[in-house]
Amino acid sequence: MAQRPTIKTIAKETGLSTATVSKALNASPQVRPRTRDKVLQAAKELGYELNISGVQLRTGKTYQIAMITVIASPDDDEWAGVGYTQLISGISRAIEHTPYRVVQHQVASFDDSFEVIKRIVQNKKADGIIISGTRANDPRISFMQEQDFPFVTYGTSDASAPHAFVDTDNRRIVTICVERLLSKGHRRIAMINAREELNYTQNRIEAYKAALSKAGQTFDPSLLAYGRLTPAFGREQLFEMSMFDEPPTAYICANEATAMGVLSGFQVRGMEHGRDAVVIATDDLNVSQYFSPPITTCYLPISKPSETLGKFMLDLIGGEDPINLQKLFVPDLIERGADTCNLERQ
Amino acid sequence: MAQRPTIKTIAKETGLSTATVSKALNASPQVRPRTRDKVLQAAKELGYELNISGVQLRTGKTYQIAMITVIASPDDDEWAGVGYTQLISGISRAIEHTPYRVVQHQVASFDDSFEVIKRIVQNKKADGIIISGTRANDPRISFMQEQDFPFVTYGTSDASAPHAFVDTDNRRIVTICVERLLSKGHRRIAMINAREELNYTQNRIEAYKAALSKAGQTFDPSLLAYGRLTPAFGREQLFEMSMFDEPPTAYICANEATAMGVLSGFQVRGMEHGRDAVVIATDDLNVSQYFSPPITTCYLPISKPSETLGKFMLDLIGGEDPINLQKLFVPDLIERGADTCNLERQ
DNA sequence: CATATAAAATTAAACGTTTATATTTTGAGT
DNA sequence: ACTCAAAATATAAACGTTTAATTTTATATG
Repeated sequence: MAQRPTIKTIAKETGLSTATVSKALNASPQVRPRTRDKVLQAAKELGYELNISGVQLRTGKTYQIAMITVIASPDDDEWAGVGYTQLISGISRAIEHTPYRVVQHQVASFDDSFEVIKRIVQNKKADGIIISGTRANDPRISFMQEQDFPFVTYGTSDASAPHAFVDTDNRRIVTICVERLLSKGHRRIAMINAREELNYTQNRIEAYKAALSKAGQTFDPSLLAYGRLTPAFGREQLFEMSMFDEPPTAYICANEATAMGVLSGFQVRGMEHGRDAVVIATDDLNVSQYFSPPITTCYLPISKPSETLGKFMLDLIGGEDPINLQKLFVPDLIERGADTCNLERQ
Repeated sequence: MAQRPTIKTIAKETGLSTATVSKALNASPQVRPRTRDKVLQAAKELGYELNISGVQLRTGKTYQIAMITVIASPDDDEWAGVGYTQLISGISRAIEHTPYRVVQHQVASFDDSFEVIKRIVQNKKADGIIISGTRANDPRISFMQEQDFPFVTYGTSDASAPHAFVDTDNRRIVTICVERLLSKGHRRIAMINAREELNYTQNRIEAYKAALSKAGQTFDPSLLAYGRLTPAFGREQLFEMSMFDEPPTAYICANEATAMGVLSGFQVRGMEHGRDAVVIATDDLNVSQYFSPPITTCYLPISKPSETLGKFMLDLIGGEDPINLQKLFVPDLIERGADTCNLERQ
C-alpha cells in the first residue's frame, strides 16, 4: 500500500473536487444522491478512513471524551471495590460504534482535577468531560456550566442549574437498608460511608436520619464513619465500633470492599456474622455472594450506569438538553440471610 | 480571553517568524540561546500551549498511547481481580509529565483486538500500543514487529524476535508455591489457571510440572483447571475437585478473585481452611489479607509493573532497543498460616 | 578590510479537512 | 429555443504546526 487515502485521493478517483467529496461524506444535502453514492463507493474501495487531526484542526472537534480519574497515590490502588475500569468499560461500550474515544486523564487530587478540567475546556482538548466523585458544592460543575462545556457526572450534586448525571439512588438504598434492619429488630445501626465531602455521602446520611426519625428512633452520630472505602477502613471501623458500650448490631457499608474489611474484623475479633452483628452493603460487582458468609446487598450491576454515562455524553454532544439526561438507578435488594442476631440484650 | 495563542501569536509578539518560534520551542540547535529564551518567555506570558492536532497533521505524531482492553460482555465486568484500572493508572502515572495520553480501545474479543491494532498501526492512530493477555504464539505481536510499530506487552510471549514486555515471574511464583506445599507434606496440589491459550498459563504449567518432577512426584492433569479467573470459576472448581476420590489438599489460584471463590466453596461444602485443604494465591491487590481466613499469597503490588509498562513505552518511543525493555517482577511470599492440614490420610 | 564560511533567521509549502464564496450545470417555465 | 432561478459543483482559504530551501546576519580568516 502506497499512501493512506485522503479525500484528495477520492477526488482524483471520482473526478470531483475535494469540497464535494467532503460534503458527500458528511451527507450534506448540497450534493445530489448520485454523486454521493459515487463518492461513498470510491471511499469504500480505497479503504478511506477519516483523518481526525485534519478535522480537528479545521473544526476544533476532537472526538475525545475525557474521563477524569482521581487516584491519590500508587497505594491508592488498594482495592476499593469497583474501580474506574468498569466505568470506562461501560462508557467505551456505549461509544463503540462511533468515532469517539475515551481518554483518561489521571490526577492525584481534587484540586488537580479542577486544573485539568480548566485546561481541557480552555484549550478544547476534548468534546466532553466525565467526572465522578462529585461534591455537594462542586466548583468543577459550576465552572463547566459557566463555560458551557458538555459534561456528565457520575454522582449527583446540588448545583443550582441542572446538569447531566447518572447515579445510584443512594437515598433509596439507605432507606431500604435501614427499614429492613429496623424491622428485624436492630436498634444500633452503624453506617460506614465514603468521605464526607462527597454529595452522595450527604444523601445517605439524610436518608439514614429520615428513616430513623420516621421509626421514632434517635440518631447517634458516633455510629457514622467517613473515609476511603477500602477493606482496611472497614476493618478499622469494626474494631472501633465493636468496643462501644452499646456496639452496633448491624453495619451498612457503602461498598463491598469495606464490607469485606468488616467481615475480616469479625473474624479477628472472634465475632460471628448473624450472631453478634450483621453486615449489609451496596454492591456493584456482585462479589459479596462469595464472601464467607455471603451477605445481603443492594446490587446494581455497574454496567448499567456506566453505559448510560456514555450514552448521555453522546446525546449531550448531539445537542440534547441536560435536563433530559439525568438518571438514578435503583438497585435490587438481594437477601442472603435472615440478618437477625441476638437482639434480646437491647 | 480572545483567541487561544498559537506560535503565530508568539511570532508577532517577539517579532520573529513562526519557523523560528517553532524551532525555539523544540529546542533546535539552529536557534541561538538568546532568541530561544525570548520565545520561551513570551510563550509563558501568553499561556501558550501546543496544539497537538497541528503537530499531528504535520508530523504524524499523535501523543497517544493506545491501550487495548478485551472485555467480552457487560457481565465480564464481574470481578476478576485486578482490572485494567490499576494498569492504566500505573501507565498514566509514568507518563504524567509528558504530553502523552492513554487512550483506551475496548474490544470484545481477541480477534477484534487484532483488527483494532491493524487499524491503529495502518492509520497511525497512536504512537505506541500496549496489550495484555498475550498468547503463546501471538499473531498481534508478529504483526506489530513486521510493521515496526512500537509496542509493549503486559505478559510474555514466545515470539522469536525480542520485544518489550513487563510481567510477573510466573514460573518463579509457581515454583515457590509448589515447593512450599510439597515441603508441608501436600501431595495432591491443584492449580487453577487462566485460559489455556495464554502464555503465562503455559509458563505456570511448565513450572508446576518441573517442581513436581524434581521432587519425584507424579503429575496428574486432572488437578489442573483452565478458565476465566472469577470467583464463580474458583468455586466451581472447588466443587468439582473436592469430589475426587483423592481430592486435592491444596489449591494454587492464579489470582485472588478465584481464591475467594474457592474459599466460598469451602464454606458451602462445610470444609474448613487449614483442616481439609488450603488455598494460596497470586495477588496484586493485597486483598487476600482480608479474606476469612486470610490466605498465603505471592504478592506483587500492581503499581510496579504497570508503571514500568508506561516507562518502557516512553523509552521505546524515544528509540530504545526493545531488548533492553524487558522485565519480570518477582513477588514476595506472604505467609498467613501454616498451610498444613490433615495429611495423614495420604 | 574584504572575503569566505558558519550560524541564525525567514520564506513558503505541506499535512487533511471544512466551508464561505464563486462558478457552472441543470431543469423548469415561458 | 431562451431565460433565469435553483441546484450542484468547484475554487480557494484557513486551522497550527514543522521543515526543506533560501536568505540574512554574524564570525573567523588572511
